[in-house]
Amino acid sequence: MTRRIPQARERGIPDATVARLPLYLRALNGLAERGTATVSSEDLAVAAGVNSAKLRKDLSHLGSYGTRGVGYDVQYLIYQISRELGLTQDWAVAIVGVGNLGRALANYGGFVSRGFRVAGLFDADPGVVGERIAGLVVEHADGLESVIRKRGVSIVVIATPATAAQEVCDRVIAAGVTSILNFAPVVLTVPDGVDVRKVDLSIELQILAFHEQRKASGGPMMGDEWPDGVVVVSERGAPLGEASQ
Amino acid sequence: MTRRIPQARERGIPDATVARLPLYLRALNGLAERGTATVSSEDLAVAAGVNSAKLRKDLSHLGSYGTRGVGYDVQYLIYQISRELGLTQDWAVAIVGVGNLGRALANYGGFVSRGFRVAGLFDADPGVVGERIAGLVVEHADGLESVIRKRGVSIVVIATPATAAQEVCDRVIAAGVTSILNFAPVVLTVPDGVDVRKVDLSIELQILAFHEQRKASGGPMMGDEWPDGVVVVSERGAPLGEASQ
DNA sequence: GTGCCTTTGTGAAGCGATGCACAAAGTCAG
DNA sequence: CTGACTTTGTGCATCGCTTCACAAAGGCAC
Repeated sequence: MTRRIPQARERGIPDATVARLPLYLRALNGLAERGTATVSSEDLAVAAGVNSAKLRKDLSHLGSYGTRGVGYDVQYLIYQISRELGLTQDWAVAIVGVGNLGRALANYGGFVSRGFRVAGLFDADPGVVGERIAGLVVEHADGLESVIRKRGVSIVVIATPATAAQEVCDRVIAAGVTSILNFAPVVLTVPDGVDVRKVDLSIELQILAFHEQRKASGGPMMGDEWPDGVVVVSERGAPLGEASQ
Repeated sequence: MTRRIPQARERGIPDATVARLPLYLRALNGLAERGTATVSSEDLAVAAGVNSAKLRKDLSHLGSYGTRGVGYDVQYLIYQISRELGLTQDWAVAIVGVGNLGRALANYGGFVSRGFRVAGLFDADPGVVGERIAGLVVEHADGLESVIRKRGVSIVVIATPATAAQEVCDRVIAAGVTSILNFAPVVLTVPDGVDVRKVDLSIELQILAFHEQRKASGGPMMGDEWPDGVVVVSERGAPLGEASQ
């Protein structure tokens, strides 16, 4: 008989909590740099911009790492959160699509220091293939599958035009990838078990515009009628920086 | 006595709904391009990657724009959502910080076609000031306030290193800006009435790493002990592309 | 005009996240 | 060792969003 050891950190951390852990980690790193040894939930919450009760509840999902009357040991908590997020190991990342955005991503220094390593750059344009960016040579997208397998890539960043995104997505999934960060302005269709996160500048701006309009005028123009001469410009999809070069 | 006319579109659209409207808009534009005249909530929901009941409830917050038994008129719905999001007017956007990311953003073609117009590029580095990017000359950050006022900038994109972000934020708010899109990896402190939206590559990757780890091994290594030789690398904050040049 | 068929708009239940408030647990001074 | 003080961890009420399920509304064929 196998006795089940009831772990403090029972499986199933809420998504909302997971999304905030990187925030806490960043705040903790800032504190560590300034030499702070321990921090209360209240202070850490302020630094991370959240409610202190929420922070404590979030951390309680990882385990009981605080000391009552004192707070949390900064270094220890950094380690525990890093471990929970999987940052104590190395993740090989491939970037597909080397337009303006792909280049910016490839040059992103924050990658390396966080357990993420750019293991490949890919593009379908022969004019770009062979170019050297951030120490890597851009490879042709044909080799995607074999390189993913060979170099153990587990996270793929899609920075292609919208038209190519789904195909790239399908191919990398077929090659075994189950984590995708998508910058192309399309809704990717993926099988169960594959995680897709989306970053979309256009959507963020539109959300801001909505609120800005509310603040400025108390809402959009009243009345539901069509004004004359309305022309709705269609959105041709290319992510950040691919469109206008 | 002023009779209150009960508008179908009563103030207060849920945030979750607002965040999805751009998605619907994109799907509708795709349909319009293919010449589709009307669409059912079911079909549109599939195209946008959401549940059809959710879509109907979202749209019902804008008004009663569907026809039972038929669906929604594509063009009409495009117009209504655009109006609600404030895309029927022109928004002047300033980009502060012209590193790799700032350049990619400036070159982003999707801006113009959606009612967003880049009205200024700013940087504190004299080596960058004067450079011509996407048809605009980079201006020195000293002129931020006056340019914001003069050109009626209402949305500011912060793409500076983390260390400069809060100062830029304070200054543009003082100049009257109330909508900010922040790419710097810091929690910005702003007064009430100011909207900040955050885009953070590093956080997205960390969330993916968390799920990837779960899928791969059933969780982080068991046990809570500190392994020997743990070195936690601190995160020096620079957004996308500023760090490594 | 009548009746069938499709699809919307929404009441209501369900679910997860938030934030308050406090008991439990630990520190520290004397 | 004792007692005052600090701060965590969490039960609980609440809130907002999601999803189901269906009555109401409109189109269309005959």
